[in-house]
Amino acid sequence: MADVDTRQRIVTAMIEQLRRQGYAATGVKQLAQAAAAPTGSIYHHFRGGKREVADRALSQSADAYLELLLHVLGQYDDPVVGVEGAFREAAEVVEQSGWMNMCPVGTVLGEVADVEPELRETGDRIFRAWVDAGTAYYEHHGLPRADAREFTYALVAALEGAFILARTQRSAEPVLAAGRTLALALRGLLVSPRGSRAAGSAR
Amino acid sequence: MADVDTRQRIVTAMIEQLRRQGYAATGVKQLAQAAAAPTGSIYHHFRGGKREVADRALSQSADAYLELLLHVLGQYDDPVVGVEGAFREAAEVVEQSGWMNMCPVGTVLGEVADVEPELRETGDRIFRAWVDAGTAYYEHHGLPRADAREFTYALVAALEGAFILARTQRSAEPVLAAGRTLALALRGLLVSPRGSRAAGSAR
DNA sequence: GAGTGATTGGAATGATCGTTCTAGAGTGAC
DNA sequence: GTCACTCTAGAACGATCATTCCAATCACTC
Repeated sequence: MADVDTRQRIVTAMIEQLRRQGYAATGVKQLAQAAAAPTGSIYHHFRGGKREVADRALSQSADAYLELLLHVLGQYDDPVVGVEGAFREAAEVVEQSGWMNMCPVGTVLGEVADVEPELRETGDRIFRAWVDAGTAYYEHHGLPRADAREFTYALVAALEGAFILARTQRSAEPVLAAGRTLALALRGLLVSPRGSRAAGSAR
Repeated sequence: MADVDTRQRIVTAMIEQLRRQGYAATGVKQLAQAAAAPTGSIYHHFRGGKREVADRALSQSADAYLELLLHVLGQYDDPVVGVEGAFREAAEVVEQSGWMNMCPVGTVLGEVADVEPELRETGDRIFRAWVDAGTAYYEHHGLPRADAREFTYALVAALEGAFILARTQRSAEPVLAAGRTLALALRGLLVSPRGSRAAGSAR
C-alpha cells in the first residue's frame, strides 16, 4: 500500500511546485525530492512522465477547488452576498499565506495553453466543469440559464485574474474589488434578467 | 545604429516567446535565434541576461497594451457600451489569432510572481500604472474615485483571467461574458454610486 | 590607413534538464 | 524456500540550460 501513498505524495508535491513556479520551471528531480521519492518511482507510477503528473495534479487540484468554492458559496442565503463573501474569504486566505498562489490551474494554463496540447485539453475539461457547476448553481438561484452561464464565466475569469494581480501586488485589493464588482453585476441580473435576449454569446 | 535595431529585435522576440510559452520555458539560445542575433549580443545589450530582457519586454508590452486599451475605450461615448465593446474587440482579436496569447504580462506574472522578485516588482509597477490610468478614466466619466478604482481592478482582473480561459477553451465566450458582466456592473455604479460608503477596501 | 570602442559570431563551460536503465528490496502465493 | 511481481533507489545518458569568453568585424576619428 506504499503504492497509493507514494503516488499521492508525488501528485501533492507537483501541485505545490506548479502553483509556486509553474510547469516549465518544475524539475522532475526537484519534484522527486519534494515528494521524498526517487525519480524511478515517478516514472514507475506515471509512465507519461512529468506531463502526466502535472495532468493529475491539475485535475485533482481543480476538483478540490470546485468543492471548496461551492461550499463557501453555499454558506450564504443571498447569492449576491455570497459572491462578495467568497471573494473576501479568498482574499484573506491569499493574504495570510503570504501571497502564495492558491490554485495552479489558471497560472499553469496561462503558461502552457499554446504549447502543451494535453494539458490544454485537461484545462478545458476543468473550466467546463467549473462553468457547468456554477451555471447550475445560479440557475437554481433564479437566473435564466444563459445569464447564469455568462455570470459564471465572468466570475471564474475575475477570480483567476484577481489572484494574479493580488500575488503580484501583494495586496488583497484586486480580489476584494473583483468580488464587490461581480456582486453588483449579479444583483443587476437578478433584478432584471436579460434572459434569452442578447444571449447569443452563450452559443 | 544597428545597436538600437538589435536591442529592439531582442525585446520584440522576447515578447513573442513570453506570451507563447512563458518565462521559464524560453531559452536564451532560442531567443537569440528568433531575434536573429548571436547570444553574445544579448549579453552585450542586456548585462542582466535573460531576466533583464524579460523585464524590458514586459514593460514595453504593458505600455503598448495600456495605450491600446485607452484608445479602444475612447472610441465609445458611453463608458458602459465601451466596456462591452472593448471586450468584444479583444475577443475578436484573440479568436482571429488562433487563440494566441495577447499580452504576456498576466500569464508571465502568474508564473513568476513567487519566484522572481525583480519581475514581480516590474509587474507591480505595470498593474499600478494600468489601475491608475483606468481610475482616472472612469473618474472622468462620473464615478467617485473609490468606485472607479474598484471597477478598474475588476476590469483588469477579468480581462486577464478571461484571456486564460479563452485560450484554454479556444472560445471567445469567456471574454464576451466578462465584458457583458462588467458592463452591467458599471451601469449599476453609474446609476447609484456607492462612493465613500464601503470603500474601505480602497485603502 | 592606423587606431579605437562598440558589436557580432559562436565555441566553451559547468550545471541541470527529462528520461531510461539496471540492480536490489519488499511482499504474498504456493 | 522460491517464484513472480511491484516498487524503490539512484547512476547514467544525451540534450539543453544560462552564462562567459574571445577573436573577428564593424563604424568612425585622427
